[in-house]
Amino acid sequence: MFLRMTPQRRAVLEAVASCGGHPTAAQIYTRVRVTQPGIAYATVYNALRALVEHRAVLQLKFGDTASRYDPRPERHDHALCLGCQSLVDVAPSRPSRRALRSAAAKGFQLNGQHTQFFGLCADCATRPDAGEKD
Amino acid sequence: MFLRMTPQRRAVLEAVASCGGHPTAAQIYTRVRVTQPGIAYATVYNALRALVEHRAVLQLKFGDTASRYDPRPERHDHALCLGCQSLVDVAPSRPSRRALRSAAAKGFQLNGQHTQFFGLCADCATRPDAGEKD
DNA sequence: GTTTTTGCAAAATGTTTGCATTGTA
DNA sequence: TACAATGCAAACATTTTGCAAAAAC
Repeated sequence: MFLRMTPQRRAVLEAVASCGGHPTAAQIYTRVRVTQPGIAYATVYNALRALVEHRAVLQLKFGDTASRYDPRPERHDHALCLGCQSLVDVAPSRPSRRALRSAAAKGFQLNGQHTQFFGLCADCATRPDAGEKD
Repeated sequence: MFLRMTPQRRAVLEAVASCGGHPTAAQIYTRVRVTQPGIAYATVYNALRALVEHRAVLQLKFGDTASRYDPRPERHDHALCLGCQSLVDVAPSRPSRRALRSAAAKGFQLNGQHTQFFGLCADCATRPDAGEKD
């Protein structure tokens, strides 16, 4: 099944890439409206869903409420900054021996993985009080 | 700061453990109502939030919409069955050298991690058509 | 020309909040 | 007693859906 290319979908795809980083649907919507002023919010969501299904973008469901979208569809991991919520791409890992053994022991057939790291990005690590909520 | 112990919170904590697996707030609510018939949905959410903050339970935000709660607060990873959405606990991994290098190269200070695996649980792996959506 | 997508508004989900009342420490 | 938690309903945020009109192949 091919992805029918409409101006809206093209614009959404471009917006995911040009927003920089890992934008939310809301940020993508805002961006897309620059070139597609009449586009509906629902169309952005529909387009994102189609793009995700066709593996043109990645959908990331992190701790925060809204999904974030990633223009790089190839496998990789992510580090979330607890200071500013920014996301940084990280080289992908393969499952550890322990994890493989532990899954195999339960008869679980592993098929893919995604690791989320937490910490402080370069900027927030410099500001010594960032990300400290207690 | 201590966690004020109310019958509701105690019941929610017990429910998370006794539901088995990794229940959603809705499942916990249903369970809690057996012993606390008058409890409000919001109270379950408030209790869960308090318990998560005090690290008595873990909150898991997986691909599916609703958060799931984990009675085992110690660090570990999870494998999601694409056939039946069940979650299996997996021994925790440490960051790979590649990931460490890749994060360090960007000045990111790693602090924690969680890996989600995908695949098929023992039951669904036997049923050969489970988890195949195309 | 047929099928899919758009746009709009409204629904569906999951979660949080305001406020008066109750209960815990 | 003082402060925090409950119960209720209503608000909130995010995402999905139903349907008529428009557009893509």
